[in-house]
Amino acid sequence: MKRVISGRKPFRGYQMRYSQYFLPTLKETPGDAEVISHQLMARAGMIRKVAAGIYDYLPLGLRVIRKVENIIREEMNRAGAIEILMPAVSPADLWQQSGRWQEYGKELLRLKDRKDTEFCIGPTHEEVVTEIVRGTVNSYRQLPLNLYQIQTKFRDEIRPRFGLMRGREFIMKDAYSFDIDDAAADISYDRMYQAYRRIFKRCGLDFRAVEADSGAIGGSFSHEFMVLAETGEDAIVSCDTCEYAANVEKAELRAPAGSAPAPSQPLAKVETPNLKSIEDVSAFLKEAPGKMIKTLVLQADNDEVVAVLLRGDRTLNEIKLCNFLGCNHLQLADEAVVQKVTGAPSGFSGPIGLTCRVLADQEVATMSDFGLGANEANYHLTGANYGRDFQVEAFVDLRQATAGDSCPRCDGKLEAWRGIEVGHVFKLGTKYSDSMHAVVLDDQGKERPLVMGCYGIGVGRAAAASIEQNHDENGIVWPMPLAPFQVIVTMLNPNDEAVFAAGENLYQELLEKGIEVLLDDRDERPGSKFKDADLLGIPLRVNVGARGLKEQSFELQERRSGERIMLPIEGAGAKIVAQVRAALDAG
RNA sequence: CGGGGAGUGGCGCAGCCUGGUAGCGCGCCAGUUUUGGGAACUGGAUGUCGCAGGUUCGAAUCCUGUCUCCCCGACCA
Repeated sequence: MKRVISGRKPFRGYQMRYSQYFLPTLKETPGDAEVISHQLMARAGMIRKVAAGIYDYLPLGLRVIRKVENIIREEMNRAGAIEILMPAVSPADLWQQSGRWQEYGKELLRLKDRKDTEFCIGPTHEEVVTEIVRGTVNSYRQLPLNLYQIQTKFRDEIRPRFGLMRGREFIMKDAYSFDIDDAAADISYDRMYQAYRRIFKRCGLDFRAVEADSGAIGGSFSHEFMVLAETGEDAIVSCDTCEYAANVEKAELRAPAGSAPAPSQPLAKVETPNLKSIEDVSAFLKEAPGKMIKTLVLQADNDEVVAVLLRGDRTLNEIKLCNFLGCNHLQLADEAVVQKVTGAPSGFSGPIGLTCRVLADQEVATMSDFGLGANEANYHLTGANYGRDFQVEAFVDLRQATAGDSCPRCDGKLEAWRGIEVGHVFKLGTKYSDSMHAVVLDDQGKERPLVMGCYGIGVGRAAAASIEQNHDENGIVWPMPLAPFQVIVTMLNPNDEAVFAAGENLYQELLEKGIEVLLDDRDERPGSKFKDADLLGIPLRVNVGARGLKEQSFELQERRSGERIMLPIEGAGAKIVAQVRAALDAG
């Protein structure tokens, strides 16, 4: 029966036999895959690239996506959210009402229908959901309401990369809450926050919920859910003693205690030929970068020019500066502007004699006798002191937090991590309900704008993040809750009748017991099958071979530990089921 | 969008400088021998060399244009 009859194999029911499944694995890593999750997803036959940032989900990939979706769905439902499905394409008209047709820029993929009416492919659905609610909810009695969907989004990213981690087309769960007032909205927000914690915990992810910058949208609050991984694109800090955690974009820093020691050195000019960076200058002066001040000249989007003083070894947090200045974007000033403001080429800027606003990071107030640029080509100054030698407009928290800084909430120290943003909860306020006139009557019969929140999870990104955290040199190591299959039954030699029969029996038994099992019935050498099984990352593998059968046993191998035990055929099914259940409950 | 690189069989690449038969490894198909960590041998199939134009007796190779993809910087789930 293993023979092919007229080019077609006999149909055998369930398509979970490897020989008949669609699972194209790759021995070699595709050249365009940078990060490990992308490489392994491609090699394991989970995804295939169709265009930049656009992927096919092959069966194995889809199974993982569905696992993530179902966990999300269960927890959203449990938290009282209600699933809907909005269209992928939405009319320009709605986006014009909110003002985002203009604001969104090139990331919004716009298109026209045959009548030349403008549409976009939804990158997010605040407008559409607000339109639903404003047309159907008129009374505070219908609140609170939380609607969510799991749907394909499109954002025409400038630079898609890292496979599913940052695609242009991607699957996202987005939820939107509607409440009568701020206090009620806070409750909705907190409910989502808790649901998110459960979701990522159940996915087996090591994550941190961090405070995030709420951006230009409004003064409300926001948390990001960050999966800890070296390859993460975000930098976050968390306190080693309290619960505080934040994106470095957001992380506040307390003003350091103490004031600057009294000046002890005179201001002196030193020739620093062609030395422009803090590194070069401090090496030349034999002075630590932390004893220097760097002066950054920046240009805001309103063309205002401002100079910022930072300790030499610190990094400017542009978002803090933007928030202080009330602008949206900043960039380093170009050479002409630097020349005009400082009277010298860039690389020699200092605060003395500047013709623009000068701000300083609060830390600068505790420093004395430092080095800085002389505003003259090829010269720096040493022994500079605030007050005596120059003034600034204000001391502000402007630098980026880093490992070792003091926690802004307690006496602990901050630790630094890299994170992958897999979820974001956001209190929106009334931005959309105001602009789109989504109102209800309160118990006084008075019209009130709905207070909204929005809550996103990147489904594919969560799957990719899981691989970033769970892999070894042989491939993926799925946590049980996300595994595309829970068990793989490997027939070492399917041409051996006893092996085939025993494998087949176990496969059927596990299927009947509700286990997601893949039967590797391919006529391949054992080595290839082991390599594939490791690559796919299926948590439990049962080796069915002649050697074991002699002892009336299978061999059970755990993917993560590699540990192998002999499993008597009698009762093997039940033992495997128990192990799968235990692993699911643990997550 | 700025800067850098690349498009040659399903995948990974060589060939290009110096124009003349399109090649290697993996994979695929057939057969034989194999069968507990990516088997060996034999035989076979598969390419508009990204696309368009130009130079030339002749272009994967030289020239022009164009598209796509990748990497480094500003956005986000």
